[in-house]
Amino acid sequence: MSAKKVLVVDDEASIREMLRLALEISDFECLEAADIHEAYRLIVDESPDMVLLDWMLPGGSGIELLRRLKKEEATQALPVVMLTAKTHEDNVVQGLEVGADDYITKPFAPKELIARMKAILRRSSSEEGGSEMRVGELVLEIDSRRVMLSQKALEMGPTEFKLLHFFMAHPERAYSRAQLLDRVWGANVYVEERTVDVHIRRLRKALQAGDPIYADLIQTVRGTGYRFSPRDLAVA
Amino acid sequence: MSAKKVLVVDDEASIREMLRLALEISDFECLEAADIHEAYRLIVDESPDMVLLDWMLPGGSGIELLRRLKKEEATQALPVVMLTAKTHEDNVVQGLEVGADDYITKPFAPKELIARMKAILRRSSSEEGGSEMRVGELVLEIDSRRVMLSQKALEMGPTEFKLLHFFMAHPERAYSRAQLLDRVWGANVYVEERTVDVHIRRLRKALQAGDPIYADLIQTVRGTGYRFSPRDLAVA
DNA sequence: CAGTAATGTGACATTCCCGTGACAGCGGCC
DNA sequence: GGCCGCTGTCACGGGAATGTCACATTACTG
Repeated sequence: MSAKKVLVVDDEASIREMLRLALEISDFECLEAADIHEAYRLIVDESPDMVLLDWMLPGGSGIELLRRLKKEEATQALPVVMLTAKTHEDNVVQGLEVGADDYITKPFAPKELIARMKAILRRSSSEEGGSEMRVGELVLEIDSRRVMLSQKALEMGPTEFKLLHFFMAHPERAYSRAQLLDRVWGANVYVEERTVDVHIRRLRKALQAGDPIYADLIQTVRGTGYRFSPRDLAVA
Repeated sequence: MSAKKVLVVDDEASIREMLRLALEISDFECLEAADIHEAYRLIVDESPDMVLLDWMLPGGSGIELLRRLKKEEATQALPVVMLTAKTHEDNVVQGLEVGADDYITKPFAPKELIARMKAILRRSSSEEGGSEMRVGELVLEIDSRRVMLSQKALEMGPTEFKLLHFFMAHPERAYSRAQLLDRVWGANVYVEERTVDVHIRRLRKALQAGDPIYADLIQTVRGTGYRFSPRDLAVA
């Protein structure tokens, strides 16, 4: 496994230095940013594997950057660990709700930080990559953000695309609406669970426009949620 | 989705009581244990979805129980959150290395605890893969929430699925209707005991539709309840 | 073998869950 | 501004799943 790149965002140079030391000892590669704009530039330019983000920053609080990262498609999956001096629990809850993967209060022990970072990286590294996915005649082109069925392009919105992407990456498995919201919409977005139903319907409709049989790929699991099942396609 | 069962392991009754309150407000079902042996018994008998484990316990420290749980196959995937009064960072690292899923220092805010617990449960319920149970040609696919008999899918409702799941996890043992209601329907649910009979019938019917022999897996123990007995399948 | 308690079984009302169409808000684009 | 695509929410309707009952059947008891 190659060294993971970690971006440290904090306005105090001494803390950045301390973190750099701790990270490099543990075989991480370290980037530093003192404010939000520098941080955002480095995220785009250097695509780090993880961000350590201070709560209070000049030029906008850290949570604003967090919101922005979780809002944008390209950076949504990037793990973020919040650092804060505050101990009030509401901040923790707020941070977790916006999508932080973990939360550590200063002063913290480097060893603890490293241990938690590794735990988070272990989880997120199990996600998939690849430029296209295929199920029968159905081809999902990730780069061009298109879905082809028997050479013909299917029309669907961004959410339906993400939904299909997730399903194709995790076939033969039933997901609850809560899980789908979590994995497709993003960590902690607050929308009604029934919204999932509507997008499932739109996705089914899009698939059906290409070939009615392919709409059956998405099955309703009553009392639970939905399932993407290529297995049953072959049978039919 | 049914309420998650949480086991609280702490020797102080006041803390257990506080946690029970916090958990029940958030729709968790709460079990309590004051020591390691009681805790282990409850884990085996009640199979909770998560354990809140105090660091210091009479009769062996909490981390010993944690080691044991992570060592044994059956309990390896069970999420464990460590509770501790100690603030020394080495404890955190040690706990996480042994396999605790999170670590909270007392005093902690109930809101934070609940938020973290939910995050962990979301993860663990969507991470476990490839788990299935098998008895002869009968395969219960947990992830995809399907039941296959000789490659053919069986139709049954959610309750029958849960019932079968429970039976397959606890074979060769007779359960009373009250016990089945408790374990399958969940505690705090009041329904007539005879309701169990009806669902047993529906389950038998579903199995019979696949292969009549498999309906005999579920045996009536007169005066007691029912039993799932793979052993008698081989004989026939 | 009769009597009784326990279980099997079909039917039914109710509740719950899901599919679906409609609609308003929002932001981008010409 | 006006149009348009996308999104999230709602309300309605139909159908599946559930819990309960009444009655049939079975298994023990003496």
